[in-house]
Amino acid sequence: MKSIYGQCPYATTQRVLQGKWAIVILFQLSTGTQRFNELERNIPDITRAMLTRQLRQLENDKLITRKVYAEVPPRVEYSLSEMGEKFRKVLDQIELFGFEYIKEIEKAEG
Amino acid sequence: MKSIYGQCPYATTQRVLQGKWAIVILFQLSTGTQRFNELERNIPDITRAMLTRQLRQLENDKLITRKVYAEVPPRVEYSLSEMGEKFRKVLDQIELFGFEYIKEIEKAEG
DNA sequence: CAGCATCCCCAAAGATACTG
DNA sequence: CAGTATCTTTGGGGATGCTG
Repeated sequence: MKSIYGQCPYATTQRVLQGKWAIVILFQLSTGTQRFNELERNIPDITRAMLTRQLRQLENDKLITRKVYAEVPPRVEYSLSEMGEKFRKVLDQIELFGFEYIKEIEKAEG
Repeated sequence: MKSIYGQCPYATTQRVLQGKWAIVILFQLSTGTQRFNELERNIPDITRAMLTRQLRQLENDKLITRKVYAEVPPRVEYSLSEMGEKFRKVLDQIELFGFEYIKEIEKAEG
């Protein structure tokens, strides 16, 4: 069966970046492995339910890896998958662009 | 008044990339100025209404420029703004990532 | 040619409460 | 600690028809 993702790299990337927090989460994990609560603390304004859903989505899209440790209390670690690692260069450019954008917009808005 | 965009370059970029076609449209315009109908033809599956809305959104976010010529029949040209030009490097990395992603996913899916 | 106006619908996101 | 479950709300996006 043929892939559902199409052959356009732009449409494909747009699809996996859906969701209000995808890029932010990928950035967080690009700084290193994090546990659920760490992510929750590091991403202000995200709710627990949203964080869970977004993590599941990124996991399904093969961008992140979820590792569960059989301990009490439970420990679950999230990190970039091999595919997620390939996204680092995009993140780098997004960061540069984002800062430029913020600078210009704030200048324009006074 | 303070900017509504926050100071996180990742959240900011995520916001301006909202919408199903933002990245694709930015790519199209990165190849050169295009008229409305050209964009419509070059982006299969997008509806006229959606194209209009997405173009307005990108214009409001200062990523593209809309130029209207006082002619009959009407001519409207869209192109990357100065800010949109700064997005080219992101697009380049998105393209590389997208191709990698498609290649890997298709391999995995058989 | 290049739109806009409208209606409608559903998926995404928010809020809240509960749990192995 | 790391989630689920459920309900509600929002608004993005599809479809259609009209127009300067």
